[in-house]
Amino acid sequence: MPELPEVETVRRGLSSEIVGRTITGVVVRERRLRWPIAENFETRLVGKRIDAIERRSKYLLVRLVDDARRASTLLAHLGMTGSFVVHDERSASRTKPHDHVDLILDSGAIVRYNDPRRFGSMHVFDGPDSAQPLLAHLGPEPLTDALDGRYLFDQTRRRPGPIKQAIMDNHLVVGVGNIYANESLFRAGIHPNRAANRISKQRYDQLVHEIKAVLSEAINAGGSTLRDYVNASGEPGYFQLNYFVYGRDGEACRHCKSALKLARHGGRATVYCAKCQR
DNA sequence: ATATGAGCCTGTATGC
DNA sequence: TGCATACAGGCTCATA
Repeated sequence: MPELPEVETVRRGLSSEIVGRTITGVVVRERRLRWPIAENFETRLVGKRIDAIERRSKYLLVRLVDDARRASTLLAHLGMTGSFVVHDERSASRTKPHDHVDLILDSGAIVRYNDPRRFGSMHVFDGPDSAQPLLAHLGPEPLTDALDGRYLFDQTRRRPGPIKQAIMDNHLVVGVGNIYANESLFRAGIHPNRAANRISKQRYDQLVHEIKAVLSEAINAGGSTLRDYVNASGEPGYFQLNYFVYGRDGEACRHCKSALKLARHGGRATVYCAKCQR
């Protein structure tokens, strides 16, 4: 499932293919994504030039301009199973199941959105990002200075709930999905059940350090398989990473060899080492 | 303000 | 072999 590093990898991969290009056609085969694709979606995209592709949280923001230099944005989320793959005319001629949207560019490239579970979304909007309901209430980006130990410490003084759920709360900080929540807590030696308001400033410094480290490492790993991801296989890059805990319940802790435990937070699997994490 | 659970989906893995 | 069921989980919404 695309987490922040995968979305960033997709952004970088798409950038060279689409920035500066004009959208000459849009094909929508399935409108029922997380929210239905708006009726005027195609009209609002055709003829627009792609100025930039940015990322906010796990959203991709494709910045568009029309002939009169009016700005708009294509907002896309990959959900759990979404992917963008760049095709040429020949490879695009055969569609696969769940190929829901095509953006046809003046270069001849076809940017194809595929999403089996349809948890992803696509919107076009004008005006500032802050006016977008989906973007308005997002916490800071994890890889910027806006996230530090002081911030998390200050923001969790009235949160007696488990730290795992706190760092996965998009209002607090974005981009820490289940995989990276598990991994960063293990690396910081913090028990996922520990009350967020009972963690010291020092330990938050450590946790933030690990969050930034695991995300950065995953982006770097994704970068090495960037071409494959965007152009062909649709395989995310992070599969190469060696996880400490994620998906390893029952297996031996890589540090102390005791069996990793499985718990559940808000319906999501949590794997941790009861000995290394306190 | 914070926390919890339901619901959205389909591919894959497991159980009988 | 085939069918049924559980699970995966980011996100929003409704409810407590």
